[in-house]
Amino acid sequence: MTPARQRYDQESLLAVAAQVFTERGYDGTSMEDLAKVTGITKSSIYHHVQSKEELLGIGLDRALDALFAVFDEPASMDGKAVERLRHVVRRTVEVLVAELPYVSLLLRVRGNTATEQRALDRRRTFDRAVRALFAEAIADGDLRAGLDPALTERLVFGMINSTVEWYRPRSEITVDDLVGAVLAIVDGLRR
Amino acid sequence: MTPARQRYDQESLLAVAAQVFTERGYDGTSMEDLAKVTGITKSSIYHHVQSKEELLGIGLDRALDALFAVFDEPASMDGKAVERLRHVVRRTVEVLVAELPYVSLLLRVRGNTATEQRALDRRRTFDRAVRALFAEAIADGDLRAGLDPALTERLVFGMINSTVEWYRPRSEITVDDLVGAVLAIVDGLRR
DNA sequence: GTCTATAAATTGATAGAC
DNA sequence: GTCTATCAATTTATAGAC
Repeated sequence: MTPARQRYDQESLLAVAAQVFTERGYDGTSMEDLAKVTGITKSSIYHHVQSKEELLGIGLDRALDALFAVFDEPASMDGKAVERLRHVVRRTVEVLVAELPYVSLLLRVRGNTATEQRALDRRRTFDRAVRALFAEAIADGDLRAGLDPALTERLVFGMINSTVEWYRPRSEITVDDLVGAVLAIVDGLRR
Repeated sequence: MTPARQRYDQESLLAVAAQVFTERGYDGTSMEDLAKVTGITKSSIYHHVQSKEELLGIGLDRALDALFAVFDEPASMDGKAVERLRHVVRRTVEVLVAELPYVSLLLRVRGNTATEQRALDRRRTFDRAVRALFAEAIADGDLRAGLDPALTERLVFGMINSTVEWYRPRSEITVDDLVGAVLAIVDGLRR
């Protein structure tokens, strides 16, 4: 029995595309590259998506939806700001790992097209919400006084986001190790 | 008197190219894009460089040379590891800002070509040197016990590197503000 | 859902004049 | 140092058959 050749739907195609886009960059990946990796032809790919840019757009939305969902969790809404912040940090790291290819894609987007611009806008909205949490936690006196909320948010989430560059699930480093290391640094900011 | 049109040499061309490569990505920038931005033709650009990839290579070397030079500074070689580490952190941030377009370029490279691979190799060498400093500072008992040197190095320098995404000189945030905020986080790791 | 064939535009790069 | 003209290869995308 010859092994049945992989057949794709939009979902499975997207999974491969996000991975390749992340490895070589979106602009550095041609539809021909994608055809080689998937083992189907360019034409077949166009059966599943209208354009290369649509493939990107779907991937970006997936990452953004997962990130925004963190704010809808109960622990993001109740309690002291510093605890809500710790929860958002923890869950952001977990979402980043769970949706690694899509979040990687998001973090590499430059705004070259309308699709990319839209994603950047949504991402800025997310950043603003996190920044408000930092501001509140500092105002509560639970983080060191004198910290700049905007600057601190950028550094802490820049740190978190940078993990897409090297972290891979099923390495010796578990997600909990990663969350722990990030929270250790955040907790260094407590008064 | 009509204003004399800009004339380029390799240096001034590189400055523009690094900027545009950073904004749109290397693969997302065509020679035609570069021609439009510089106001000269593609042919004229090829008078200054042999290829688009050479333009990238020169920019990457500029960033890497500046970063490695930090380790040759006296303060990187004398004293306790934790103090040498703080100096490398401070100076890396300063170099990053001083050579912002070139360092941005470096941090976006994916390894798609031999030129990019070479740059990634040099960058890994830099990371290893920093990691050794973290390990030494932890062994000295000057950073919290239990910190993983490799993980901590990745997070802290991921944080530093992420600043290329948003920091711009001559904003209200001075380089010293930025260095201060980064060192505040690093100092949160001291025992 | 996948294929072959092909179009239309863009891309990196060169030749040779001023 | 810059230009016009041009090329060969690649790129995104479509038409139509199986």
